[in-house]
Amino acid sequence: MSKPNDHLQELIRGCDEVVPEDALARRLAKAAEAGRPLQIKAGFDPTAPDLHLGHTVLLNKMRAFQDQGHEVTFLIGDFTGMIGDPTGKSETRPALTREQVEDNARSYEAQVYKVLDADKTTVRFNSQWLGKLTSADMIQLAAKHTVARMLERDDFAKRYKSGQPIAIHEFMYPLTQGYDSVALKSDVELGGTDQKFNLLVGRQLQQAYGQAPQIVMTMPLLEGLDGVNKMSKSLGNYIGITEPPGEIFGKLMKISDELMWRYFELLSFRPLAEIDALKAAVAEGRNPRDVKFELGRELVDRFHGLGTGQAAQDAFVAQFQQGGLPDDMPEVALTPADAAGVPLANALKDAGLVASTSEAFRMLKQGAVKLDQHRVEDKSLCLVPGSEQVAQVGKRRFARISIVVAP
RNA sequence: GGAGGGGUACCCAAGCGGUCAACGGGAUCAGACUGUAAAUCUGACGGCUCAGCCUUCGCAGGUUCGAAUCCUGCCCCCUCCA
Repeated sequence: MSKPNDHLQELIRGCDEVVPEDALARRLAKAAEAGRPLQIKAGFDPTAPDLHLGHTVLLNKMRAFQDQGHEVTFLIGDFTGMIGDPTGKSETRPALTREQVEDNARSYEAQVYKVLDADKTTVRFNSQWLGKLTSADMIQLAAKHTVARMLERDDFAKRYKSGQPIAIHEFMYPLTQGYDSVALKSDVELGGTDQKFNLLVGRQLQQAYGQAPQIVMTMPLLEGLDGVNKMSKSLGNYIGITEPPGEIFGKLMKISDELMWRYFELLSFRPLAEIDALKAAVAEGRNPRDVKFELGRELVDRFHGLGTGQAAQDAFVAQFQQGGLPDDMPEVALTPADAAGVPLANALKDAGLVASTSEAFRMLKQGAVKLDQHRVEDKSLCLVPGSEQVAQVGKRRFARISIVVAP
């Protein structure tokens, strides 16, 4: 377990690529010999962060290095952020003010220390050194790289070939990001696979500035809950790290078995050997659901504190396996338009259980609606004034609806 | 600047004067089966005061008893030539 080789295995676990492939072992050995930790760097966008599990893949890797005693720099790319980076195809990003950058940095810290060890993390801003470069410095920096090499980057190559414009300053982004590595004297830079080119530029610049080139480690983009597309907010296939325990646990229960192992590899802190043991157990007949429970507990604990995972699991079992009601649900008080009360379809809509009364009628027709745990199919039903009941649509949508007595 | 192709519901994509709230597939939702897995089966998938009514097929007009389908103008996208 504590053999150097295991340490190395944990560090390259889940990585998409390590460049150069064999350098990490050598660099680790050398550092250990010299009694110094490695400098690990990962850069982040200065825009407002709202992190989901996909983002934590990278953070987990940073954490793995911290756990082995290395020094991690959480670098916020505020320099480019304050200029406004137009790289993303066509939409120009608005420039951020100093104040916004600082707000966002605080927001980052509130979230990332769920994963990172706060005591072992250094947060830095690249404006600190990039802002001090003179025009002459910048030109010198630019002199260290060639246009031909820039055009190796996929999106540059494509745009150049198809006659799409490439602004000169777009070349400055890889250069400045690479210069960050020089400024930090980083041994390892971590990033998503989409960052590979930029990370490699860092290697070249470090060499140009007389430093040993950093090792580049790219992490895959985590698949979302659908198991196909990358996890992203806009696709709605994500689990946000600030979501309530029940949500995180419940969403994890819905993923496929196949995806579960991927999540174990990239999201769990369990040693690989333990995960292999779980796989073996499932192969011999252990219910994969119970293994999924373990994943759920671990992740809920991580984002909500020790013990919350078990509580989430208990609630889940009570609600879905024993058919109970969730502990807390939205409470809605509705005011009827007349003495008859509120028509059920309208009540469901007003309680937010369905998007429209049309949907409510559909759900009723399909037998998806329950009042106080009893299926209701009578669409002309009215909830009478003074009544209170638990309404349910499908398996997951609940609300306690009370009808106000007209004055 | 010239020639052509196209804009249909969340996405892809049929339809080309009535039987179209609009074929089909995907996504999604619900029901059954389960482990809230996968696979499978069934159904739904514009709105509403829901056995009826109202508003949709890029936008605005027009022709017609009747248009997503025909005509006019406008906007946007793509391909080829210069």
